[in-house]
Amino acid sequence: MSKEATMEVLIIEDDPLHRSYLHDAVRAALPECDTVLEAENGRIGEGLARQHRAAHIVMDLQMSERNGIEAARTIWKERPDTRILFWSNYADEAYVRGVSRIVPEGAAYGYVLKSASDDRLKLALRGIFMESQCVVDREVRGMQQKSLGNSHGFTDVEYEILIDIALGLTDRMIARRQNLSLRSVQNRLQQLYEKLDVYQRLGDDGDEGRYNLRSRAVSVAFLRKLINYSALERAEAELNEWLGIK
Amino acid sequence: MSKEATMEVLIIEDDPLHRSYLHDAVRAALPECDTVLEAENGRIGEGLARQHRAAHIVMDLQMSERNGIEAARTIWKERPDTRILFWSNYADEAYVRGVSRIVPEGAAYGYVLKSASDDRLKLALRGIFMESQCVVDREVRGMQQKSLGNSHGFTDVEYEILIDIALGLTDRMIARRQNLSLRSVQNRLQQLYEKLDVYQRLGDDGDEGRYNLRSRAVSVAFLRKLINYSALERAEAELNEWLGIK
DNA sequence: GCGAAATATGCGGGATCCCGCAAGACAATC
DNA sequence: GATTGTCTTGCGGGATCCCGCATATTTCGC
Repeated sequence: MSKEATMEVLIIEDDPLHRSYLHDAVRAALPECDTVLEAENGRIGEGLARQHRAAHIVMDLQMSERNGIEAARTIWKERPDTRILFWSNYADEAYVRGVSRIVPEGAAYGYVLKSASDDRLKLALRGIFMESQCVVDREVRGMQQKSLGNSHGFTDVEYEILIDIALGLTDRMIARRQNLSLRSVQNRLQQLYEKLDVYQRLGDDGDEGRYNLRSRAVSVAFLRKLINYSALERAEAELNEWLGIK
Repeated sequence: MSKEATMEVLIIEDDPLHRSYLHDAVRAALPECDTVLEAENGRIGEGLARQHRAAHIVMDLQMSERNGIEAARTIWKERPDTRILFWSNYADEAYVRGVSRIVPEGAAYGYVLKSASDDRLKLALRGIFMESQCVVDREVRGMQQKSLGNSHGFTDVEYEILIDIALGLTDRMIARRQNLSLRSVQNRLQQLYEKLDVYQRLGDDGDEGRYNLRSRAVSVAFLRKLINYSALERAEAELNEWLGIK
């Protein structure tokens, strides 16, 4: 084994076409890479990462068997210095937030959209794997700021309660889960409704367009991509875990 | 123009890789096809279909600008004999049901998963475009039967009320929309809760796992892929239209 | 330390939701 | 026609949700 330039890259990606495209891109961008592993979903990817002690991973977020965020979380839990490039179709706030929540202190990672050019992808590959940089696409970055800066975005508490009502919990249950009084939960809910611009227009004549605030909030959160299927899936798993512990 | 074998195929697909793969597949499967048009989202696809009077279309369902079901609906509304092959990643009940709802009487169409083999895709292309057959993948077919046969599936009324609570409407509003009494709406809701296996387990000790049935129903419907983002998006559009008319 | 602002909690009432009970409407079957 | 089954509607009550008002607690800047 020559001391210079030996490197292994693991690709975790649902779609065969995208997988082979990624494979080519990795080969082209990283001549020092001598082996490329491929996994077709998160579960298999986790296994391969563990088995090969993979240090360089590029993965999709939206996968059927086990989505990218779950896989990344367990991988990072075992080896926090793993470098991961997320290569996704979308910059939904749910994804961006999900990633931000799990990236370990000081880890090198990236978030590049599939719609990005070849060059952007290759630059990101080199930046993260060779230079330990963090490379985040502009579109994603914009979402991140809107998400964290609470100008128009949502604080973590608001987000958590949003998840809880999306899961269908009662106020009382949420209170217990978040260690709050019932009234506080309701307070936060109102806060949330306001930010989501959800309100019952009890029209002057008494029966204008009228929503169930709780359900409506979940609805617009979905439409605004604040939450999506995979976020819900993860939240459901966490809830069940908590219910088990309790 | 020779009287034999002149044919135009329109491809509507988000992803460049998939688009070019489709292009190749069409060329290979249909030598009688002399022109292939490409559109990168539903909106553009609709325009091209209208402009070229496209009779043969293959399209993705999940697209950003305007999803496949919406596009297909307007296309079929203008020319119901258009032959459309849906080529999708998923067989979510929401998609399958959405397609079944819009396919015109006696139209030739197909539903093939992206995970299918080259041969399956090519067979479907020839079957639909040349032989006017309906070609539906086995996995999708299974979903369709489960959906229509009410063994474990949902009737249309149940599905409609599910959509309505997913949109966040109140009982009263739903009643008005469906032309029902308030009590009937609540009846159907209970029917829905039962089928979704959603119930408040007011545990023996009084405070066991407890859900808000309405929100929880939406939640599990999402997790079971009875509804998904694009279904919600469509429903929201229809709701706004109705609100405008009213 | 000390106000100010944000957040958490309690109380209470009106609206909505969940649902058992029962009576009428309609269709299908015998 | 009688019966059975499904669907609809009304009534009523208990639980939950939505939210205004008031008080405590925490957080932050100075």
